[in-house]
Amino acid sequence: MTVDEKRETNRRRILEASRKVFFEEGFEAANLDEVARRANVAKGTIYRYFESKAELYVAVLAADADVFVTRMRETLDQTLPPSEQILKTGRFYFQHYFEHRRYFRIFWALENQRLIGGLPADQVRSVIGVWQQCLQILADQIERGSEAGDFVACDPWETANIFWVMANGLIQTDEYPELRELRGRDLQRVFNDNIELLLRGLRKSG
Amino acid sequence: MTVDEKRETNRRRILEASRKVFFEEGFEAANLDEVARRANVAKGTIYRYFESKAELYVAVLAADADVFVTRMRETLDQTLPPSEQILKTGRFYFQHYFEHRRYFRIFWALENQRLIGGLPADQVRSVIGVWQQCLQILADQIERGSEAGDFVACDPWETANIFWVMANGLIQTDEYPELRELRGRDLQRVFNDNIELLLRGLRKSG
Amino acid sequence: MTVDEKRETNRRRILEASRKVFFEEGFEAANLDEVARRANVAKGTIYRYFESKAELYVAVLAADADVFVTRMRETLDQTLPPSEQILKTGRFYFQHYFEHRRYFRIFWALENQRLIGGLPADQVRSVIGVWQQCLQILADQIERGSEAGDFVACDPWETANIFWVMANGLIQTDEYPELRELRGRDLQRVFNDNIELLLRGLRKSG
Amino acid sequence: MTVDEKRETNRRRILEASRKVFFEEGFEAANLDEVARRANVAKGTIYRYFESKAELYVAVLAADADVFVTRMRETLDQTLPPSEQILKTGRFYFQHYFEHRRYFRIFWALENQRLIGGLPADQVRSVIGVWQQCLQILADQIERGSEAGDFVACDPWETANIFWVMANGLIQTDEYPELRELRGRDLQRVFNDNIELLLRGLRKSG
DNA sequence: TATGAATGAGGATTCATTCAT
DNA sequence: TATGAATGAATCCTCATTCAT
Repeated sequence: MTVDEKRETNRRRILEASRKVFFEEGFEAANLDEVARRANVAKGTIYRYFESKAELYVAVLAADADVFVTRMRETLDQTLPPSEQILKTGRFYFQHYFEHRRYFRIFWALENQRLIGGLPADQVRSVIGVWQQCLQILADQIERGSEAGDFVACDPWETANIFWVMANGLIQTDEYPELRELRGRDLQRVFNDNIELLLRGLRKSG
Repeated sequence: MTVDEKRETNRRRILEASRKVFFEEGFEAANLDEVARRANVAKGTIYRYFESKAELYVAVLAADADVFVTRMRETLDQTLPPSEQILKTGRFYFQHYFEHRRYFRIFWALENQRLIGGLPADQVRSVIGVWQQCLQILADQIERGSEAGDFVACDPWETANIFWVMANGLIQTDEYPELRELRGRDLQRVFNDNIELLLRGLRKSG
Repeated sequence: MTVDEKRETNRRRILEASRKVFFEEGFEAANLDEVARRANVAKGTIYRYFESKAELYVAVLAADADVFVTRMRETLDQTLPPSEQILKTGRFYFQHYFEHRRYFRIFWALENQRLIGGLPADQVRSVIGVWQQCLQILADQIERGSEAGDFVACDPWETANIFWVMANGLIQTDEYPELRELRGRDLQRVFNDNIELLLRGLRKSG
Repeated sequence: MTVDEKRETNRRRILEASRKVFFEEGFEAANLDEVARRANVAKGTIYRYFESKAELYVAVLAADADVFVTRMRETLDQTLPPSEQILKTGRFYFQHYFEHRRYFRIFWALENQRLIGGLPADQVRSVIGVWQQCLQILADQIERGSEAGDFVACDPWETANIFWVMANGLIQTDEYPELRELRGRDLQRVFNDNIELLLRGLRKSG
């Protein structure tokens, strides 16, 4: 293994381990000793790859972003009617959540103001950029639907936000047993019904 | 001022101060020294009112809950058609958020499993109970609409969850400047359009 | 109840309660909140009777001292042969320990140098005084035995110390389950055998 | 100095420092800041060697135990008559106390139930084990004396306890100036006279 | 005199970060 | 470059003592 490969391996192992730890404990409670242990590297080694705990956190958030956006874009099929396209994208999103549950927190993990405030702006921007691209994909479909006369006239970007917020909000509640119990319905079903409901609202009636 | 009044004042001051600190820092990062400083009491005094940081946190979450539910219930007017009723409740919710922005986190603050795990179950339940009551209010209206033939047949509780998740999801994104900027639309407008969109989806067309 | 009687009652209640707490927890770990609770007085009230935790501690130690010495002196019967007298006193000591187990710690509780260093000398002396009087009672009997020709010539005070240390040492080990188990013998029996052994050593043979 | 040597040095320094502090202050009052200061390490370093204050305490207690038992066993000389052997062991014990005065508290330091309750049973047992081995050495000699017809018939283990309690009781009183003054005799002399007295009690007369 | 609310110093423990090897 | 030992600042919580009522 070349030196560069070794570095890449280490970096990935640290990212992987810290993603799990950050996910399980939250930023503050996460412990770099634990990260080092799980990554099978020495604690000091972490600092040869990431400047600080905060930077590591953002790196975790950003790491799968490109992959995710690429995959989401791959769901696009301009031959599909917009509402079917939106359903398809929604299904991808939901399935991706189920398969990568613990890597998913990245989409609502920008909560620690203090943390972000102390980070280089470009790192923050790279995380925000993922949201933006996802929203744009949705907005484009909605706009296409409006132009095709399938959907009522609307602000596509605003409407994309609505879809996005709803999907993430539902998924988020699924993370907490108490809220899951409160919902008392199968997440997949609610997710689908929700998209249907929004689409029915969007479609021109008659 | 009587002793009881003094105690009440202190309790409120501590709750007030800790709400701000918890809000700004999150549970883990919140610092009880800071709470004491802002509440103008000694650190030890906090412990005369709350057993631990965690209990204080839940107290913050629960403090306005009853008031909130009561007010939300006061928006009910059985003479209004269901969809107008839902709009009215939605407006109340949004306005309440604007006026009590920082007391609002209670609705999405059940996140720390470790924290919750260490608390008396009845305290956790009292927080969950607020959600439940709010959802029930919504579900009742939706059911009324379905029975009246205004709305399509649906699972009222599930649909209430959708409204709820949407409202909270939108509000939540408003807390982060980066996400606010990403949205790029006035929150009130998106909120209203969102409810309209859902109602349009719910209503029987034709 | 007169004011003075009330004061006396309170004082006794506080002493009683703190004795238990000091006994169960040790000086450092003892908690005056607990003392106040058990004594059914307010915490502040303790300070109207005792200047500080340390003074309270010494007061506990000294409180039964006079009673104890008086009782021990009452075991004296100059018509008994010295060795029987010593046996009788030993039995009293042992029985008193069994009946007042938790008030007994006073005899080996002068351990906290720092505590004692910070106390008025006369209080310390009053505790020491109890030991002294007890030792003197023993020494007198031993001297009587020597003068009567029953015992070998010896330094009575030194020998009294030996009896004393033995009795207290045995009793002390009984306070700790681990040491009790290690001993593996009935305390009363060891206590008696011990005194017999010492007396046999003291007695002129032949 | 190798890393392992460094670690060993540090460990010893921490043990040394904490022994002094525990000895001077007692478990509760002992302060780990003070320990760190005296050991010339950072406070956090202590926790790299010992899990908690309580574990450190037990480590202090146990540290010299093996050495001590080994040395005590080295005093054994089966060619000596039992009573001389006991005298010799007694002298060793006394001398060892004088030379290692502050490492000696281990023999009567099992006092804090609360502390012990919170410790791994095997650690507690290792401390108890030292007592047991010491007692066994004594008991063996006493049994030998009984079998040789030098001593009266007795329960060797019980008698060993008597010797042991006496020696420790005497030494213990020497730690407190007030009790030393009360005794008013040279400890060494009392110690020797004490053993003689017990041996005289044990020996078959005539 | 009795109360008990308030105080705030004190101390054990954690853990991100540094740095000598 | 990788290590992991050492660091020490940070923070929750306790509790003896004070003092206004």
